[in-house]
Amino acid sequence: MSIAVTLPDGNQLSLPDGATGADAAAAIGPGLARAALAVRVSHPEAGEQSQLRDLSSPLPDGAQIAIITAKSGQEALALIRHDAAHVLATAVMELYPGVKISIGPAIEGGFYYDFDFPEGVSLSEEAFPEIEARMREHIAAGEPFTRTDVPVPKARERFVAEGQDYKVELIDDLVAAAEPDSPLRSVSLYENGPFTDLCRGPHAPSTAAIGAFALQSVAGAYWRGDPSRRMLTRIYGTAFFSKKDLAEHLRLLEEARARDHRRLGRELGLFAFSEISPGSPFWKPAGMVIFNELTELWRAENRARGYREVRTPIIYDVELWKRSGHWEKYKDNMYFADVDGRPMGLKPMNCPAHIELYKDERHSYRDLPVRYSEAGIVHRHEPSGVLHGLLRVRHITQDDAHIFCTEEQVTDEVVACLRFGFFMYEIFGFEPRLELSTRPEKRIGTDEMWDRAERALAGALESEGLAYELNPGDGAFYGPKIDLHMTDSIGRSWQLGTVQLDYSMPERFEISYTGADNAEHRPVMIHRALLGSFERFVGILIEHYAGRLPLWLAPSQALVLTISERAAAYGGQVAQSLRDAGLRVQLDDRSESLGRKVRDAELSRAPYMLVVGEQEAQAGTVAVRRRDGHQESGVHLDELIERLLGEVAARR
RNA sequence: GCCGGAGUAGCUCAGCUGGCCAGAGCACCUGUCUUGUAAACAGGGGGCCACGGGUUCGAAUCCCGUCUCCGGCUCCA
Repeated sequence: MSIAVTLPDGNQLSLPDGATGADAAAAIGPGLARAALAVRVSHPEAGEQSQLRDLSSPLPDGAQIAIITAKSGQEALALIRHDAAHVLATAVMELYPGVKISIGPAIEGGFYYDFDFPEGVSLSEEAFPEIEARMREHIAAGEPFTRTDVPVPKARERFVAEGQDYKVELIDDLVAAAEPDSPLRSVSLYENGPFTDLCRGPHAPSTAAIGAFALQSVAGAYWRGDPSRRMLTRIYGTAFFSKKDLAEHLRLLEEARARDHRRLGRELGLFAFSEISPGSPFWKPAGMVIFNELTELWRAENRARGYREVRTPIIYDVELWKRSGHWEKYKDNMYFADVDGRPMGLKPMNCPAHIELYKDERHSYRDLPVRYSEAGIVHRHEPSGVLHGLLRVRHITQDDAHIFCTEEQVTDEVVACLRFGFFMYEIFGFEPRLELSTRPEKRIGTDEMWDRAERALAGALESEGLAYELNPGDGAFYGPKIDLHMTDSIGRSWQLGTVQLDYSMPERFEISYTGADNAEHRPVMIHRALLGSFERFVGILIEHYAGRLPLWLAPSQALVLTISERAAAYGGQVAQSLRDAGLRVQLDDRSESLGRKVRDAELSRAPYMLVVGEQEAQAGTVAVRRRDGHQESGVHLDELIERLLGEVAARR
């Protein structure tokens, strides 16, 4: 008996019945046999999805296979990172008797393992060298990973006996999750050296595959992500096939940290934070330039699309929040004040304010859609642990807008919002990720309303041919939403824009418009912010550009650097001419060397340095140095101004 | 909010097994230098050692509490 498998190059390989991935690799060549880590098996004819398996697993007849080696990219890295998680657990169990283990997957960029340490034991990063040393011993020993499939009761018994409660719970949940017609009979255990773990696999043949690793940080994490459950200790690490790759990875992380907007914000004098008002940025003059340029862009583009700008109060009688439903759901995250004995609350949202405006006039169907925009200042008492520079603040300036429209206008309006959003993001070269979030458990409104709203949003996305992720249960309490997400310098995802459909607020506030039939009808409300908040958007911008903002956004667009005191007067004239042309220019006529001035200018990330000495004064020119180091001498002032203005206008 | 870590000059950090007037570099000020594309030289000023309490003859250093920040987790209208 023999089986045949197909290799990635299309060739058939004939193997004895029961042959494994390791046998296949050996049949292809001894080099591959040594390098093989796992095997990818797919069997489309048998209706089987492509699956990564242990090398020791027997291959099915007729399958397509690919041997995974260190050169297989992310897939191979994820494999050894998962291996490394097991080795981490091995070391921790040896060093901390009585520790309970939970789960330890590979994640983007590395791996983690969650532990429950015995009472009174807490782990800090100081323990890493000892744990790493123990891990290295297990890796050097090249301990094989061996898989055993064990009947459920036997596996459960084993973990009960060992006091590994989390593993017992995992087994029980696996049993409960199995389809009734195919109950779970066995689970797989993987053994490496002294350690055995409940694990689906696969793993590399031995711990020796882990070429280089590092433990990175320790953090708390709720068991199963549930804040009502116990908090476990999570150890993060990463692993690579070579020390060189690990070093390169750590270097890139270090570089990313240099782009952190909190650091750049301080270094470039853009904004500050103070203990006196946690979570609320203090914008400095340079940062305010960016904020204002964005505001101008926002205002002009809104106007061009039929939005009318409004401005509403920040403090309201709490009755408003009770009526809107915010009180019920968010009162713990709102700020309140007693005003002459009258309870008032700072707005956490602008929508009820815009509803007040809408209600101040009567509306005909001919007026719709009514589009109000506001750079609305809202306050949300975000939990202390989530504050993060400009990316998560308590004082938020939203680029908010509310559209009141008829049912028939909904799709067109949502599509217009999405196109508007993409238009704005394109200016910065952003490629946002889209998410559609549907009805949450805690919500207001009827199921029919939710059905309609969700269909409308999905329809708009599909009509635009946009790819999106579905986020069930993540919608706002009054309606489903489409969110636009961006990633920061170290890969954390942040929501920027949002388009939310709302049939509930109009109902609660009983707003209406007069239809063609002369009867009163309920409008639909669209809540939307495209940048999200100016604060968060600026934070993402700073990291995206690593502080080197395009000319139109740069707080100082050009610095005039004088070579000596003899050029000071001419330098002043140059600076003034550029300012007269509407550019933001500063003069550096300090008694310092040119080298020093160039260095300081480079560190300030100013796009242009204009060097002037006696030669330039004579000729009426400047020597232009761009922040990328490119130099050009003898540029006439008029030409320079024209060029810079062109660049500003193009928002490059 | 939860777990862990940290708060010393404007910034980055040293000092912290308790005891010499609390230090360095950068920044800042003054003077000299008059500079041709990433750091001239010299001198000087600057600190409720986060805040409150405790232990001690004595606390930046040890203990407790509070606040803030950092890394995660949960949350994010």
